[in-house]
Amino acid sequence: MADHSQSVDRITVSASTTPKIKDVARVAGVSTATVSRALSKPDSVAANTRQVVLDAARVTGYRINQAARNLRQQKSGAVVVLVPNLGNPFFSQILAGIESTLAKRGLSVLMVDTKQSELPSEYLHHSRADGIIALDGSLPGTLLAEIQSGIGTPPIVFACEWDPDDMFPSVRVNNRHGAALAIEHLVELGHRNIGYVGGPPANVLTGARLEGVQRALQANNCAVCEQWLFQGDFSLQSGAHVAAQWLAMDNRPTALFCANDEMALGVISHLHRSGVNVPRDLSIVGFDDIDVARFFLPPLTTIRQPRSKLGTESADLLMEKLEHGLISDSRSETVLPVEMVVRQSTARIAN
Amino acid sequence: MADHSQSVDRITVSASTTPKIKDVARVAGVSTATVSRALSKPDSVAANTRQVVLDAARVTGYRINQAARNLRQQKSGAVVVLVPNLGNPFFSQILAGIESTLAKRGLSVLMVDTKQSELPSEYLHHSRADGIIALDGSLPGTLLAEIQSGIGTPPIVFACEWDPDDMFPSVRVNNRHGAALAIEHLVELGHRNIGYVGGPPANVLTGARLEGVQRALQANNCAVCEQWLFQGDFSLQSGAHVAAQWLAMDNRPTALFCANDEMALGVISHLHRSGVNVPRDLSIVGFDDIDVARFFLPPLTTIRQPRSKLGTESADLLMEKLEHGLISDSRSETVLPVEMVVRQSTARIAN
DNA sequence: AGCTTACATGTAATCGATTACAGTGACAAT
DNA sequence: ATTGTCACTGTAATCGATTACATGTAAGCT
Repeated sequence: MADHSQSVDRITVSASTTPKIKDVARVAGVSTATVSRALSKPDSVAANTRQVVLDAARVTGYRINQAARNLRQQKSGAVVVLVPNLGNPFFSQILAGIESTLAKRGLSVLMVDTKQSELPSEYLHHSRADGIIALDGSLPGTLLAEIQSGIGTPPIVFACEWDPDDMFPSVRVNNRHGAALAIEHLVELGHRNIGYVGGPPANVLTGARLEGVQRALQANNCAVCEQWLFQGDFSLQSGAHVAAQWLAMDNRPTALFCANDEMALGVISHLHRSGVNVPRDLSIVGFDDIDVARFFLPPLTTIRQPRSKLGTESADLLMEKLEHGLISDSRSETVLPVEMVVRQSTARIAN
Repeated sequence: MADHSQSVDRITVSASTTPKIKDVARVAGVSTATVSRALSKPDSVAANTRQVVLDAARVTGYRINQAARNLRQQKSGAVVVLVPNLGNPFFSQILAGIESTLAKRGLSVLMVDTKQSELPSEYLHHSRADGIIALDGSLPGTLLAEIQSGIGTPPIVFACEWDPDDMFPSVRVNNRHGAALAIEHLVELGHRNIGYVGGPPANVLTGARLEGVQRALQANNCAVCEQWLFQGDFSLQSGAHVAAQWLAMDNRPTALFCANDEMALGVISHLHRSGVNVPRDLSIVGFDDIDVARFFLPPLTTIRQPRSKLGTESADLLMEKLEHGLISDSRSETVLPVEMVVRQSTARIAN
């Protein structure tokens, strides 16, 4: 009887369907429970059994069915990353940091573009994601409220940006300090008429950096001229647009601090075509230190943000939450240092 | 009896656990089958029943358990995207294109960095991914063999790059043609000593573009000088490194075609610091037309690649495969057009 | 020997949806 | 009145793993 069923099994195993744990069990001559244990908790089975199972898994070409595991274990093995704009290269290093950290722990990365896709609210279920990393500080309030209610919703961690009410754990840099460094650098070079090019007004980074600018200007007894507060959208184009505005002004600032590098490059580029030389005629400081900054002409003076680290740290923070259920207070708002990188887009003020 | 169980139900529903389809069924007073149908095939239930179910789903705050659905339906609702280097901004537009297209169809995007993560072979199972989009032409042969065997493995589509044997469907640009355009442009400007800066030698793009270069040079009776074939790695740094080599040469080419924009910018940047002016002393053509190309100083002459379209088309191609099981021959190798963008990093040869 | 303990393994329940199949009632055709 | 059809809905099997619990067995101890 046993022999007969075995010969039948041989045939079953070689069928064209993908092998299940049952097939492995049959080939190994053990129960499915043992196979499961041998594969996921190797120490809990005898050494020789383990070997037999591993061999059986190999010959059958067994691969686990994630959906079944996920259903049983009530988790998804995935983390959703909410990116404001996937097309924006600024995020790529952060994403790389997140991916590498999560991959090490066997978690996969679900990428969602919050500007393109309508409602990522389907992702707010433990069967979809074990956790969320948001690079977008402008998520719909309803979404955040739902996450906070915390029933069945995965925990969230912000990276780079943060939520308006600042209620969730986050990893970011000291934006005010970075902005202040930029202003102080310009003041040291003799500038007193300093403008600021922000991103979208609603953006938290725009605001935080503006605060830093205003404080530093006041601390140095510089005027804070409303007219010199430009509005961009973090794009190269918007930088060029600001440059055009600057050209059209009567009383121009002698230096500009841009809330990101791309806008800074846009400004320089546009001005150059109009015969205005940076840094001779205008000093420019950026923010981020993207790759191209040090290769630009002139190389860009900027505030360096550790992008890769923002990614790895936020992923680590989320892992802590996932594994320990809680995040230690000391880490729940991680602030990474920025660094002033002086290059050649800033110069001592003329005459 | 029925009354009693109902009052118990009220309590059950308000318990802290996340609501299941069973809870919705109870509240709506129908079976779970009807709830399932009302939610996913609305036409198959009576209008009023549907309404009752929808209301019940709303009040209970029901959200579907994807793992359960995936297990039953034998699919994952996700597509894996294999990126050679997530940190490389070149891919961001392509990724955005992929994401937006897939999101429209309700598919989610699993991002994997093939350089960082060891074995994405766990992803080769229908329970993990319904399909694969590879931006990396250098995947391990074993992996490709497995995908081709096609038992239980999701279908794959290449974008931008392609596999060495070119056996899988792909979306790409006409790289040889693009390279030829670059060379012809330089020849028209009077250049006859033209160099080529490639990426990693094993890369398919490096090879394809080199072919285009060689053919075009021959067609124009230009020497193909071994010494003028530089090797980079697609990074800004490697471009700078090539510039240093160029500076050290005895017989320099008067123009360089770089296999991507970043290397081109690296070359220009490094040369500028050494007092060599582009385009006066050397003409440079790039490839890709990344965002910063037109803002660089000088603005970069380059071959534009429709990056976003590469993403959307490859996603569409995969969807066709997923929905129809096959890909029409006409699409299985989609070639998108490139476009010559003449800016100011190229000039008529001196004297 | 008899008893306890620890370890290895098997049996069967379980996760939460989908869906094949069966059943019901209304209505039209005969 | 009988039968067939159609539109809905319910019952229960199913997807493929994990794991609580039961069982068996050998070693250790008195």
